[in-house]
Amino acid sequence: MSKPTISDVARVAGVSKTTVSHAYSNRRHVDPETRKRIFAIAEEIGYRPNRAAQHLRSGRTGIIALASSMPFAVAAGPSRLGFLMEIAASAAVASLTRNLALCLVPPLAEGARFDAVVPDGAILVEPREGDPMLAHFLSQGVPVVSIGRAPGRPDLPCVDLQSAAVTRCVLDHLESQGARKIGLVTGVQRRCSYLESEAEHAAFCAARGQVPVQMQLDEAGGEDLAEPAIVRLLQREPGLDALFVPVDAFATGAVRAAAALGRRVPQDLRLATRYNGLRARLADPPLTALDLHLEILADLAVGLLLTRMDSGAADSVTAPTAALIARPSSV
Amino acid sequence: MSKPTISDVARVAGVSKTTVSHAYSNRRHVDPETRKRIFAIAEEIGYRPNRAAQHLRSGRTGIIALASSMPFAVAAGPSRLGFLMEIAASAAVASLTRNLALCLVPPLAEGARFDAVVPDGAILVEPREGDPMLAHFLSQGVPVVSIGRAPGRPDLPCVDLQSAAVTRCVLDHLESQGARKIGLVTGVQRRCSYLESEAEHAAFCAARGQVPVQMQLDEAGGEDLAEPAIVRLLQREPGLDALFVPVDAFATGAVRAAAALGRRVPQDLRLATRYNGLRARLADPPLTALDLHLEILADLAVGLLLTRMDSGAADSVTAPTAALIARPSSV
DNA sequence: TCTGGATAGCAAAACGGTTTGCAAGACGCA
DNA sequence: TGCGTCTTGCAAACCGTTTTGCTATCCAGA
Repeated sequence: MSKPTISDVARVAGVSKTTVSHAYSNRRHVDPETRKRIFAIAEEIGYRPNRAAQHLRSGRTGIIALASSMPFAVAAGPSRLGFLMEIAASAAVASLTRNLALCLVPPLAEGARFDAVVPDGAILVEPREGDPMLAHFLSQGVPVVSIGRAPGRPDLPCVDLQSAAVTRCVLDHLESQGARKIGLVTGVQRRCSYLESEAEHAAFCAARGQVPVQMQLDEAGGEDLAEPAIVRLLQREPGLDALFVPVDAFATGAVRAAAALGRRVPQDLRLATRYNGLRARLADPPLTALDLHLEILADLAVGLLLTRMDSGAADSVTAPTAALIARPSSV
Repeated sequence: MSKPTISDVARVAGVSKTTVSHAYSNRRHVDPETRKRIFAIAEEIGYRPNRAAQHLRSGRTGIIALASSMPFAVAAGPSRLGFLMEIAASAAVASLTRNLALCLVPPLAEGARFDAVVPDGAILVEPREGDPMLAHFLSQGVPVVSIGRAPGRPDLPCVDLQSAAVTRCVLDHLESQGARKIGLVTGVQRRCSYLESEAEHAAFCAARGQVPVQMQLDEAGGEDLAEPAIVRLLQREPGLDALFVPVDAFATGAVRAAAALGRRVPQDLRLATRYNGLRARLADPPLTALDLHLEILADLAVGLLLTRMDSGAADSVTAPTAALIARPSSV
C-alpha cells in the first residue's frame, strides 16, 4: 500500500493524469464538474501531490532560506540572537501558512560550499556592505529580499526598516527628556541601519550647531567590549548627556559605563536602544527601546519574497512604524 | 546554458551515468582512478546533484525538522524562545555540516495539515505527554529523536537531559548554601524534565523526612502568572528557604515574589533555575543556573537522528553533564 | 581447462509529477 | 455549409537522479 499518486486519482476519476494536474494547478481550464469530482476522489483516497516530483519538473524546491551573515556563534553570544530568532520564529509560521518550508541557513564558513539547500528564495536579515551571504545567493540565481535595506544595492527589494525615521524618533524623545547633546554608538559592520542612523544623527546635530559624536564598535565584542570603550567616549566628550545605542549589547555596556563613572541614568545620562528584547527589558534601569513589530515584519518579508519569486520583481515595502517604548533609562 | 547534469559529467568522463552516480553514493564499488577523474570533471564543469531528482528517486528530502510543540508565540513571549532558538542555531550548523538542511517547524494549528515539509527526520525539543508534533511525525513515518526523553515513550531515541541528576545537583547546591527546606516550581505540561525533577525532589525531601512542596504553573503565563502564585506558595509554606524553578520566566517571577514579601535573596530565599539564558544572567540578583551545553546537545541530537535514519534504530545518548553556575541568587 | 568470484561498468526502468502538442466536439456567424 | 474559435481532454515527452539486472574481463584455485 504505497501512497496514492496522480495516476491513481486519474484512473478512479476516469480522466487522464493531465486533467488531474490541471485541476490542481489551474494552468488550463478544467470543467468545474470534472474538477469537483477529481478533488472529491483525491480527498477520498488520500492523495497528496508529491513535492519532489513537482520540484523536479518545475525546478522549485518549496524552501525559502532565512540567513544572516552574522555568525550564529556571535549572534548567540553577546548580541542579536534574540532579534534574529524572533524573526525566524515568525517567518517560520508565515512560510508554513504559505505552504513553504523555512530553512535556517547559518553563515558560510570561509570557502565552505553548501548545496544542502538551494532555496527558491532567501530572506537576508540586515545585510551589510559586501555581504557574503547576499553574494552567495545572488550567484546561485536565488531571488533575495532583505529585512533592512542592503547598502549599495538599492535595487534589492526589502522591507525598509526606516532607520532614519526610527533614529529621529529616538533623538526627539531624548531631547524631549532634557538631553542637550546626544551621542551615537553603532557597529563597525556597514549595515544600512547604522548608516542611516549615523546620517540622521549627523543632520540632527548639525541643525543644533553641534559636531556629532559617533562611535563604532565591533559587534562580536558585545557588552564587555562596549563598557570600557563607552567609558572613554564619555570622558573624552564630557558634554554628552544622552546616548542612542542601537545594538542592545552595547547599550547595556553603556549602562555599566555610566555606573563606572558614577553617572546616574537617566539624570546624568539618558540611554535608548533599538531592539526591544529581553536585554533591554531586563537591564537596570530598563532601557527605552522600540517595538519594531518583528512578527509583522517577518510576514511582510515572506510575502515580498513570494511576489519577487513569481513576478520576477517586487517593490520594497515599508515596515510598520516602530513604536517607542519609554522606560526609566531615559525618562 | 543550463546547469550541468549527471549526464554531462558522464559524457565528458566517458563513463555512464550509473558510474557517476555510484561514485557519489558509494553504493557500489567504483575504480578509485575513475572516481577521481569523475570528481575532477564535476568540479571543473560545476556539477551539483539536483536535490529534487535525488529526492524523487530515493525518497529522501535532505531536510530535517526541528520542532517544539510549544507555540512559538508563547515561546517567543514569556519564556523558552532563548532555549529553543539556541538549539536551533546550533542544530542548523550541525545539519549543514552534514549536508542537510534544517527546517524550523512551528507547531501545527489545530487540525492544520502541512505537506510543505516531509522531512527525513525530526528533532523534537522536550516533548510533552501526548505531544501532537510527535504524533504527527510518527504518523507520517518520519523517524524522530527528542532532546529530553519523551514521557511514556521509552523507546524513542533521545538525548537524555538527565533531569534527575541535574535536579540533584541543584538541590545539593542549595542545601550546601544553607537551605533547610527547598520547594520546586515546574510547569503544567508533562515534560520529562518536570517529571524527573519532581520525582528527584520528592526523594530528596523524603530522605530528610520532609513532605515535598511542589507547584505547577501554566507555561504560557510567564513571569506575570508566576509572581502572585509564588507569593501565595511562600505564604502558605513559610518554612521554605529555597526554590528550584527550572523555567526561567517563573524564576524571575519568584524573584519578584520574594521582593513583594520583603524576603531577601539569597539570605531568606535561595533561588536557582535551569536554563542559563539572558533571563537568568540579567536578573537582579543574577540567578544560579546550569550550563546545559546546548550546542553540544544539538550536535548530538543531529548525529543521533542520522544514525536513527539510516540504521533504523539508535540508542539514546546522554547529554554532557550540566555545569552549575553559582550566582548571587543562591550564594 | 574449467569453475567461481571478484571487479568494473553499462543500459534501461523507475520515481511522480508538469508541460506541450494535438484532436474532437460544440457553437456562433456569415 | 464552411470557417474559425472555444472548450475539454488525452498521450507522450520531460525533469535528473537512483537502482536493478546484466555483461565482460580478470584472476585464483582445482
